[in-house]
Amino acid sequence: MQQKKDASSSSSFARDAFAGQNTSDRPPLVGKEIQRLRQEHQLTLDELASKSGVSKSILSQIERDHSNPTLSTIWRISQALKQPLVDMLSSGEEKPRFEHLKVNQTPVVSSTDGKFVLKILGTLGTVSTLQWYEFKAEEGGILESESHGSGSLENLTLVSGKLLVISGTESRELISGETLRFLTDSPHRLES
Amino acid sequence: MQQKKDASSSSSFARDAFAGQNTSDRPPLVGKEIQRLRQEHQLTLDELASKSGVSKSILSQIERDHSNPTLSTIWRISQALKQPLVDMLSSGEEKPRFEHLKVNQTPVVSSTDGKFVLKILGTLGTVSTLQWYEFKAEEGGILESESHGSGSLENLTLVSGKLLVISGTESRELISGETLRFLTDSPHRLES
DNA sequence: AATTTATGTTCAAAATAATGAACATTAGTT
DNA sequence: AACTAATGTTCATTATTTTGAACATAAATT
Repeated sequence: MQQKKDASSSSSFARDAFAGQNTSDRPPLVGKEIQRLRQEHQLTLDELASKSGVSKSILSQIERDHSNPTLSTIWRISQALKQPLVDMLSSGEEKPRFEHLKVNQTPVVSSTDGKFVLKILGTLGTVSTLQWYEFKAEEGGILESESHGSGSLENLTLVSGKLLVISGTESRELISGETLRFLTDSPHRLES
Repeated sequence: MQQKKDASSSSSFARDAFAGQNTSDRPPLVGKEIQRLRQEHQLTLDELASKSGVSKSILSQIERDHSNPTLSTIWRISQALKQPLVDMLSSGEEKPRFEHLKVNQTPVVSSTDGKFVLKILGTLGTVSTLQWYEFKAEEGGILESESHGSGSLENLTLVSGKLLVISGTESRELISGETLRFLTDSPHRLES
């Protein structure tokens, strides 16, 4: 009684070090994951139905991927199961057990004055667009960055030394061992 | 420093230092984000419609949050815009510009034999369930971990020394500067 | 200004997701 | 085994999403 439509072909994403991005050509199948979570919570279809406000008949169909749920339906289910919505969508993809990035495959970026060295350690393609870096700075080194796009943010852990982080009109001084999360949707700079 | 990132879809979600999780009480509004992405790609509704296979009329409605899109519809749009599906759903939440985690707020976990020290540096609650750690190990230290739940994986960057990672029936030997991503949906161990 | 072109919105019809009730199946009890 | 209770699936109906075409509006050209 229902049809799954194929998506038109689109593609070509930058292949990065960890090219583990979702490359499947159809929408994620959430059924198994929802069923697993429901059973983990020891809920029956009736119970989940009353908790989530979604009828048990459609729950049954969604779990068997016989229906193509609406955003609000998925959201209500995720709420009832106390599960972040995005996690339910990004699960169920095949992953290799190991992905090993060798030393010589690690890209290195240097600042113009040479006082900053930044290594792109890897990217996390499974859940979202996410990269992590190691950088080292000499005393007095300044790293200026453009905006990384709307909604982007940086999570910076300082292993040793001191660092001043400026984003927008605000700034913070970090000492060794501290972690700072800050928006990078506008130009920002690091001063060592 | 050795840094480890762990993307997990396990069900527990202790409120942590960076408690920035989605706590809103209604499904995410994807309209603005989709419109922003479309315009960023310099596409008209017609163009996005033909790229994605979704009719332009419903695109218009979704962008203004006048419709409650189907999972497959959102997915086809995300494909056309080359945007990970989950990013489109988790955007649109207000974020503070800075979140500063001080040294003395950093939880530390030690292994039973004291040869491993693991610091929970922070968690990324914005996109998914994600935490990152620093750990240090003496020669001969062994860290045994239980499964972190289905779908969880660990991203480990070795800053110095050598490390043997065992997950399931496979294992990998890491040297300084290398990064390894591996599944942690079953018991695993690190040997220094 | 008038005309064309491009872009976004609304409309009626078709497709399908969601509902509540009936049905089927399994598990537990007498 | 028969009966009952619990759980999951299918059915008919309703509500809503999605579509393609018509309409409206803004931008560009003559």
